[in-house]
Amino acid sequence: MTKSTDFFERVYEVVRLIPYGRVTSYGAIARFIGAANSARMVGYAMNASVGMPDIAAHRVLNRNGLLTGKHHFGGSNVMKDLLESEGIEVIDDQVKEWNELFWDPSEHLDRENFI
DNA sequence: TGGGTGACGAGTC
DNA sequence: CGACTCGCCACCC
Repeated sequence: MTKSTDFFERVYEVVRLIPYGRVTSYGAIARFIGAANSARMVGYAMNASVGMPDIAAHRVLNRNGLLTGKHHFGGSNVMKDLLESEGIEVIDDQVKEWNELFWDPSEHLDRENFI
């Protein structure tokens, strides 16, 4: 940890800490781990996380609460099903209560543990 | 070693 | 309103 090669690890660590039934955005995670302009890298990291059971990638959406990465979930509605199974309402590939369910890492986690 | 890539985000037209 | 463009930067080939 605390190395550039652990960029993905930081992302995964934050994703692991996303509470059940809550969601966050790639940009929020990026800023939290000190890569404010690297939101794309978070998505890139999630792409590499496919196959990791403990990484709830479906809880990470884009800034609009859109299920942009659903195609990478193996199926077409797998991501939606996972979200709905957690009580998150998804309409037209978008989280309905996005503002209500949004979980900001910077408000619940200690940055010093990730940088 | 160098260049292409992309599950984003913010700004612009 | 929506559609488009650009910057960003760690990773892969």
